[in-house]
Amino acid sequence: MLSSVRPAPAFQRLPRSVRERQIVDAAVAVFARRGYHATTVDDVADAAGISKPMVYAYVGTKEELFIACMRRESERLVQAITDAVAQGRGSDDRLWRGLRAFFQFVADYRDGWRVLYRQARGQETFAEELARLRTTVASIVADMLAQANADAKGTVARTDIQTLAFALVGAAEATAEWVIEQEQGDPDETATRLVNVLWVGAGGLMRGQTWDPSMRPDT
Amino acid sequence: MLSSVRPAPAFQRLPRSVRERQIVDAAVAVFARRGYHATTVDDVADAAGISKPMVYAYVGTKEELFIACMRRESERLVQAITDAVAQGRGSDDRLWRGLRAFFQFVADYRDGWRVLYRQARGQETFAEELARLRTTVASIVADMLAQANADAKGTVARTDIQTLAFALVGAAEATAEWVIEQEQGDPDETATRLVNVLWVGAGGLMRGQTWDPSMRPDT
Amino acid sequence: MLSSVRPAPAFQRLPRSVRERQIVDAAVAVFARRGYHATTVDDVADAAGISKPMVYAYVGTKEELFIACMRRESERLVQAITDAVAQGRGSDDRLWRGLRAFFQFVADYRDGWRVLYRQARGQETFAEELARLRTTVASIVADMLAQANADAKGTVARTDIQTLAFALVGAAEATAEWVIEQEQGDPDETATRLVNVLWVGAGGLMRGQTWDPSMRPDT
Amino acid sequence: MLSSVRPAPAFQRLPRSVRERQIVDAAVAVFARRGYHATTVDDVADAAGISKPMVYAYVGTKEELFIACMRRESERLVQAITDAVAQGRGSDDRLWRGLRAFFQFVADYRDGWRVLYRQARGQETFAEELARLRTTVASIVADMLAQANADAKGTVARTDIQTLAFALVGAAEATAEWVIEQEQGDPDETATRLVNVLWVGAGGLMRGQTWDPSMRPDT
DNA sequence: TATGAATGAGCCTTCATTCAT
DNA sequence: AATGAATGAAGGCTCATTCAT
Repeated sequence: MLSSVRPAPAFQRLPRSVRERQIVDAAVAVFARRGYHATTVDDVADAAGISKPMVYAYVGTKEELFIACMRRESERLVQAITDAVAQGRGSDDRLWRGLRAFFQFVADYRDGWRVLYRQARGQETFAEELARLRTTVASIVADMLAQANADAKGTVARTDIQTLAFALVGAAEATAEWVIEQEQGDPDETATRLVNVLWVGAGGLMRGQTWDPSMRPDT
Repeated sequence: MLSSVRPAPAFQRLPRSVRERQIVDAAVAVFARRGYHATTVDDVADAAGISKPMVYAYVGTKEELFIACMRRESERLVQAITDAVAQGRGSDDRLWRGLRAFFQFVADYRDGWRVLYRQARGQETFAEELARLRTTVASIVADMLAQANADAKGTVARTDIQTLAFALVGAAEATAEWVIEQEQGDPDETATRLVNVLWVGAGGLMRGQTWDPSMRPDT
Repeated sequence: MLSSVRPAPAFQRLPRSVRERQIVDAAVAVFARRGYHATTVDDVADAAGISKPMVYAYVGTKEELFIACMRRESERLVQAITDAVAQGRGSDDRLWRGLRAFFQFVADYRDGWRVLYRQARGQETFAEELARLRTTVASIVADMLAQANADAKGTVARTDIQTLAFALVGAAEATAEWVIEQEQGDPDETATRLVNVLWVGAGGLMRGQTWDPSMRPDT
Repeated sequence: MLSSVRPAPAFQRLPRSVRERQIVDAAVAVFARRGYHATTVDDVADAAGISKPMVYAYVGTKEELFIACMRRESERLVQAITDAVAQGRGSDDRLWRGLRAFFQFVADYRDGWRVLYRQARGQETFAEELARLRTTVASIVADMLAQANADAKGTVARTDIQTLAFALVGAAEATAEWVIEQEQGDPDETATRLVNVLWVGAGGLMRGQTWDPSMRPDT
């Protein structure tokens, strides 16, 4: 009758909010590593240290689980960028800060980034949710560019600015991937590099022109 | 008239290469529409108008089939870009021609593009194959940029050029998506727009500078 | 005022019998609406306004719960019929009263009827329990018929009477269903109709013979 | 390399129609024994000696499988009754033949009967399909009764006849169950018994009246 | 060569049931 | 007494893949 012979059942009783976070954390990690389809709901449950039914009880379907992941990471990303941009003075500074925050996010939450960037595409199901994110980010960028244009009394057309914004987002995404693969990359430096091209242009760069953070308004 | 006694067999006896092409054609179309996982080998067989075992006999596993698709479309794309670049004079012209060829490809072989861009990512399995493509394209771009740098006796570092190349590829990809979604987009115009940013920089643009095809060496 | 310091507990402390009744009431309703298998223990708990473990504490397993439902409704039904029959004078009157009580029960406790008639069949598990009910009812009927036979100094064999009783029960059940579906049906009338056939026979009916309640002994 | 060491794989290659029949046969048996819900698609596959996917390939969903069973057995039953009735002369003869065919069916295809009678009820899903059957059978009966009524220049109302038909069907069903349980019962005899009650009425029976097959028109 | 027939393996999802509080 | 939290166990369905013809 020695009740201690068998270890007490590991019935972890945790409040709802904590578990929910645990699950999404685990899911992001697993989805990032294995990909959406290769990931089993069981995998996620295991990673979260709970049983499968709990995943369903807390987050719902596999699809809903993935969307929860996307949403959380999107919010983090958008928040980070928004906050960073808000602290900038002058268009180029804001742009630089935004890009730096972006690369910082990619470095800090690599898994989240992978979920958003690699997984969400390709699964037609999540197109809508993803489009929302991309549009949000592109809008932030477009606003900055428009402001810069106005500041410089420039003449770039609104549609051109939008195209440009999407292109910039694409460039940033690709750079992020590249940076991850190379396992190098200080966010500051990477951001500077991109702003350089964008602001001065390759032509200028080659003629020896450069832009660097010290050129921002109040530095 | 003897030969008409037995009706021609219901199936087509076709040489290997033709069948293979048939199958890959069908596969690209189906993968593009439905996505890798949602696509059944049966779907592909049906689309190709043959029976499932044939798919296995000619191309192999579903995974191999997808890789075959990727490879063929990659080759097409790389070929198109390479050819276009070869005809250019001067760095900016070559860049512009390359981009134009790229956007042309996206417009002409939308399915192929979708397979490469949306499907191949996300399936961790194909990462390697995909990386190869991106690296190839980025190299072409990097070479052009390096040449331009040399021509201009510029001082841009080799690594910076590589980063820049990847960024440009990313920008082009994003622009392609954007253009597809907007259902607008003459390849010429799109290419010009991108070269503009790249060459002159946003800063320059806003100061009224521009670049256009007529500025190329021998136009 | 001390007692008001701690708010009353959110749950109702109720005596066992009341709770049990609550639960079975809810269960009958839910089983009738959704069917045995489609019904979740959670559904029942919700309908009863309590938590799931209570169901297990008070009534036990889902299976036991269903049996409890069957039993209660059976008892109600048998009681109703028994009481009705007891008040009759003469065989035909007793038969008529019994049938009327039966149709009345179906009208009044439609859910209970559905549980007994539609759900209990089909689930092999409850066959035994159900057989008990049918046998009980059939016996009552058989007794009445035997009495009638004796009264009339008839010569109908005992086995024939039993078969007849079962047939009558089946006829009543089918008629009940029919009546429910047609959403018509005064129990009095329906009972009369059935007694008519049973007593006079179709042959007689067609020759213009009839039976009606006024023909009972002491009306 | 003795290829006969391991028994040849039991890959039974059979034409579609045969397999389909095999499957439905097996399904009827299993559904009858275990009940709809307790039956696994795997159970059916095992019983049919094939693998589960075949069941899906040939018949579809579990639900569709059950419906297929219902339909086949319904058709058999209706056919049997219809044929039997067609050979009769005079209302009572036709009725008697119909009932006899019915009890014969129950005896011959006990499983089919169980599927139709016990399983189909209770599963709300199959209500529609089942209603169709019951209505068909009831109509046949009603037509016979109407004819009898006309022949006898009777005055029984049309609605009464319908109710009567349903009651008779119910009586037959219940009798069938009873007969099955008692493991007795020659169809001829059972049919005779029922016709007796129906034609002569219990009252008449007790007064010594009877009906028997020899009383039919051309016997 | 070409295919209809067949299957092993696995994943999502749902519940009845029980612990720990 | 009462419940929110947790899980073992299963079942339906699909699909990539292969055999036998």
